[in-house]
Amino acid sequence: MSRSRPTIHDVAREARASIATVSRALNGGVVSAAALARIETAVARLGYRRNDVARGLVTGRSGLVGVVVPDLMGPLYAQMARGIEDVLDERGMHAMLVTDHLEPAAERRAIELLRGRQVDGLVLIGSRLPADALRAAVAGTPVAHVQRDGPDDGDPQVRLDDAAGVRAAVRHLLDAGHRRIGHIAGTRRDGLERRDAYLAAMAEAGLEPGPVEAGEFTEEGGEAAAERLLGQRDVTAVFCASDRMAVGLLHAARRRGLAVPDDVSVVGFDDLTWARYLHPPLTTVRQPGRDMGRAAARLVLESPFDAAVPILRVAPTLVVRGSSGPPSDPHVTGPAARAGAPSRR
Amino acid sequence: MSRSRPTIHDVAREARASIATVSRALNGGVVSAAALARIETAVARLGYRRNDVARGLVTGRSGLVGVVVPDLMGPLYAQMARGIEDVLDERGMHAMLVTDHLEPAAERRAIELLRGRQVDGLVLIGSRLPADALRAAVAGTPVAHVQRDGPDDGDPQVRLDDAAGVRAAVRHLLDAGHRRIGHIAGTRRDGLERRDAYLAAMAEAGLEPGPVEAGEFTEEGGEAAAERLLGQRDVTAVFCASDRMAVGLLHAARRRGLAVPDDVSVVGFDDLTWARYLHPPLTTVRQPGRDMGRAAARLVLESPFDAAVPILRVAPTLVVRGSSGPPSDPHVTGPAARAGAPSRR
DNA sequence: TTGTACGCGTTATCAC
DNA sequence: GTGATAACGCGTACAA
Repeated sequence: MSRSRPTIHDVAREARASIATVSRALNGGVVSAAALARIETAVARLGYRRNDVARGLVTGRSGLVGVVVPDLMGPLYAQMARGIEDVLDERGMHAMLVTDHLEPAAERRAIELLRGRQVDGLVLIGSRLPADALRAAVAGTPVAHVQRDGPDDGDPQVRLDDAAGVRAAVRHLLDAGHRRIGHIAGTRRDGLERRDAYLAAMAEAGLEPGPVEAGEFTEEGGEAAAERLLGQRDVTAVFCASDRMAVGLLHAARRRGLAVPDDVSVVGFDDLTWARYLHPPLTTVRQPGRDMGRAAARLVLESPFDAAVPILRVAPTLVVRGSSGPPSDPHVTGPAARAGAPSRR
Repeated sequence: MSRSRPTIHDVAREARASIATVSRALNGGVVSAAALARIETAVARLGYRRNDVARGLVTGRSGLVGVVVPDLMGPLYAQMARGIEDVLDERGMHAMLVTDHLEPAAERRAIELLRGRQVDGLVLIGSRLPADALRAAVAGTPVAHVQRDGPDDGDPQVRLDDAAGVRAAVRHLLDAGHRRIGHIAGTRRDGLERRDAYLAAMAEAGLEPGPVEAGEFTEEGGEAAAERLLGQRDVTAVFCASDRMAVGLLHAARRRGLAVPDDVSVVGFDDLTWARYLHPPLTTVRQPGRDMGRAAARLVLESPFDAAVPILRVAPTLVVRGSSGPPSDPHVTGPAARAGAPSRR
């Protein structure tokens, strides 16, 4: 009874047609109405389902784009994956996700696996592979990066406009009246870019940069950095390179009896899903993960056409919530004192 | 220059061997050392990579198990996916994830897609498909469920021991001295099971069940239910069917000026990654997502062998943190008053 | 130990 | 409009 899965041959026999006709019928080719009807009933009766593996073998395309993502646990990566799905869906394609848990070796294996499956393209999120290793691994398969952690080569890439986000965050703090603003920096590429942007923003405002402490992109990393930072005098606000670090900072502040935002304002980065549910709700820079995923998917699928859009910057938006406010003892008398900073547009 | 991908033929020619020999060499068959060496260098020179699609066509297996997951955003689902990966890795297999965003229609499409890719098995997380629709959709492919939302049929399944988790949570509250314990219930299957377990646990302690309010499994759902619940007098503790709902409750409590845990103790369910970073850190029932994923993966792969393990219960653990404590104005004088409740083991 | 030849399920190219 | 039939890239009898 448990015959193996019906093939196109079975359908052909059942419908008294040739496999060629069945194939045409299934793919919207020219078929007589009578034949089409017979084939459709045969398909229904047999429960036939096309074998996409065999199909892929002959067409040379799989309808799959491989996505290698650091891990599934982060809401941001999930959003990016969702964005990729969005545009793939429109084209009747699908994503195949593989995780690399931030290990370059695993990333290589992931790419190998995906290429073995004949994916039509590759979206690499936060890739750490050096340019040459990457080029060898993908060997011709179209690639698009999202927030690449390694150095750039010519591959198309979508990145957050980290600098713009940082500027918005720092300006928000300046506008509130803060003058002594610390920074908790991340050690990955985007963390460093954010740190540099922070330094630039402070310089632009004619201010000394506040203390900067670096750490892992985690709650613990943020907490450890915060311990070192909060010891410093005068700091009335801290800008963190990620929400997870900001959570660590919140903890450290609470332990020291510092009220947020009254004693110290906190601004994060990413706007992870739970940022709004913290206490106080976190002011942060929202990273539009889904949009970034969408953009990346479009880049892979269209990379042959326009060869010259290597890097696409998407704009973040500042989300002001309860963790930031005016300093309780401002060193200057208020926002009015902040002249000279050029107002955009 | 950009010749298409090298095939096994190319390797054979380059190594002056037949494709059969190359195939054997690649799959660990018996090959002379000399031939093996030539083949290996040829593979390296050409950058040959086996075409798993073609391979799957002839072997009849794909080395893939399809996983359909409600969404990627939830840390719990991510943990389950990770668990599945764990056991697949050991066997040199891989997971192919597809999301259904909680829509049964999308779930069906996801299963179709996966079956078209010749997956060797299917792990369905939180499936809502009716038994017959499911049976038709999978059509012979081995299936294992995780926390199935629809009714059971004979398919192997791993579920949390929801009742045990609820019992632990309620006992924790009883031990702390609470007598009037409310419940915020979820409307999905596991939500209802938890509600029933809550009612049973209260009855077992000889207590009237407290007020019960149901809502969506979200922060908003929890908040709305909490608004209704916190109006009731005497409630000194609330057990929530999920952490997300507990967050809503925390918000509602704060808005009403209720201190947690002093005015009201809160216990959640799931132990999502950020539960410990809430303020106060959330006491909750940890759902071992990764273990559940592992168990499910083993079930799919071994389902032909032991046909009679349809439902596997995994035990949750209570994680006590800051959101629960003794009532400020207990109706009884303390834990000592709680006699009669049987102590486990 | 090695090579030949067939088949896996499908699409595409022809004739008809 | 329809039906043979040759690929697609690989595994695996079977023969050598």
